[in-house]
Parts: sequence; C-alpha cells; structure tokens
Amino acid sequence: MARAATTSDAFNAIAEPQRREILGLLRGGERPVTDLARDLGMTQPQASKHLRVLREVGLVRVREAGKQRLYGLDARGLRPIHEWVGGFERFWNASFDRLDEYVQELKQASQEAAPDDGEQ
Amino acid sequence: MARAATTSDAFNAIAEPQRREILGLLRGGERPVTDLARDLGMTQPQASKHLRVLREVGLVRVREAGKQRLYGLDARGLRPIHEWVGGFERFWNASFDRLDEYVQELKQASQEAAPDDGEQ
DNA sequence: TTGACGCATTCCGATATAGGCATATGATGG
DNA sequence: CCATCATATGCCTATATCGGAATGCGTCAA
Repeated sequence: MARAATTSDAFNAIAEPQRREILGLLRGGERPVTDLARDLGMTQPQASKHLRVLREVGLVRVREAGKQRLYGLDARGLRPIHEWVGGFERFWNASFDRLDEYVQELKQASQEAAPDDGEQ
Repeated sequence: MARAATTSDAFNAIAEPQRREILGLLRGGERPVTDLARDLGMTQPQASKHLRVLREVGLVRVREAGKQRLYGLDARGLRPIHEWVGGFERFWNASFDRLDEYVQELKQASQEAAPDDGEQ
C-alpha cells in the first residue's frame, strides 16, 4: 500500500507546504485561482490541483463568480487538528518522561561546552 | 517529483494515523518497541519504521536500556504545528469571508423550515 | 461566431511511501 | 560460544503523489 491519499484527511492535506500557504492567503478573503497562483509563484494548474485537494477535505469552498471561481477558507476542518496537537501542549515544555531535569542538564552542558546555540 | 518525504517535516510525520497513535501512547511515558507494536496491533517492523520516521523529525527519542530501546516523546516539534493551526482559530467559528451573515441566514432558514436542529 | 480569458483536467515521469515477510544486528544469559 | 530475546533493515509490490506541459471546457465581449 502507498501513503494515504492527501485527500483522506486534513492532516494529509496540510502536510504540503504550498497548501498551507494557500490557506494562509485565504485568511484575507476569497480569491480567484490565478490570483493565488501568482502570489505563491506557482503555475495555475498547480494551484488548481492544490485547491482541489483542499476542497475535497473541506478546507476551502468555491463560489462561482462569472468567469472566475472564488475560493474561500473553511477552517472548521482545522479544529480537530488543533485539538489533537493541543493534547501535547504540556509536553513540549518539559518533554520526555520525567526528564525535565535531563533537558536542564543538556542545556547547562551545551552552555558550558559552547557559547553559541547549536539547536536547529 | 513525488510527495515530500514523511521525514521532511513534523507535518508530514503526523499525517500518518498510526504515528499519531504512537505519539499518543508515548504521553504515558517511555516504552519499548514491542510494547507499542502490541498495543497498537501492528507488527514490530512496522512500529520500528514508524518510530524511525518520528525520530528523524525529532518527535521521539530513544534511550538504550539493555536489550531494549525505550522510546520517549519529544513534543517540542509539535509546537510550531499548533501555532500554525492556531492562526486559523478565529476562522473556524465564523468561516468564510464575511459570510458570518450567510451562516446566520442558513441557520434561520433551517429553523424556519424545520423545528429540529439539523446541525451535525 | 470568434476570440480571449479563467480554470480544470489529463498524461507523463520520478519518487517514496506503507505493508508484509525475511533477515541482519545487538545485547543477555547460560 | 550458542541460543534467545528485542530491534532494525532490506527487499518487494502497489499506489498516489507533485511537477510540468498540453489541452479541454465554460464564460464573456465584440
């Protein structure tokens, strides 16, 4: 079996950076395809394809406006993601088991070893 | 080009449901591979592969413990995701452009049409 | 009707996946 | 050293991706 379809999930849909950018732009309001494509430096077919994925998972909506098709944000599908990730909130400060101390140790150690921050 | 590697991003890594389950389990503390595999009903090689992906994006950490390798959660990589998604928080209630009114209209319309609440 | 514009779709190629299975690697105990 | 347990890796297949280029509509204006 291959990887799950990008359209199977909002999780999969937003795994693609360009789609995230599209969603970001759409916060500013509805926009036609060509507009988005131009602003994001992608070709029109690419934009259309990404928008198709986003539409299939319900993250955007289309509205016909004469020659154009205005895409608008429908962020409701992002909520479950926010909640799932939020379930880890108390872990990304003091990560690991009860290894908060471990992190502290690492910090101290790296500070002592080198003055510059080696984190990525 | 193909889809971005699952290891290219935390976004991509958590797109896979089983990996999300693994992370969920690890909130309970460090666990050896076989444990995880059994609890999630997957084979050991599968668990190992998923853990590899999670490790490569930095969402889990390994600690050698004799024969075993204890995997532990490192949720720090989830924070950027939470923040990105959080940027849409104000949109998933009143979605679309200035279509809050539109939603209102829909609600009113359905209320007039039927006395029962048709929302899911 | 013809032409131009806006957008969607299709075909192609390259790639990397997840799953299943076998096996290699590593550490432990006798 | 050998057997065993715990993990990691390799190989294989089927699948779906993203990118690029070409093309197929549908709409609007003259």
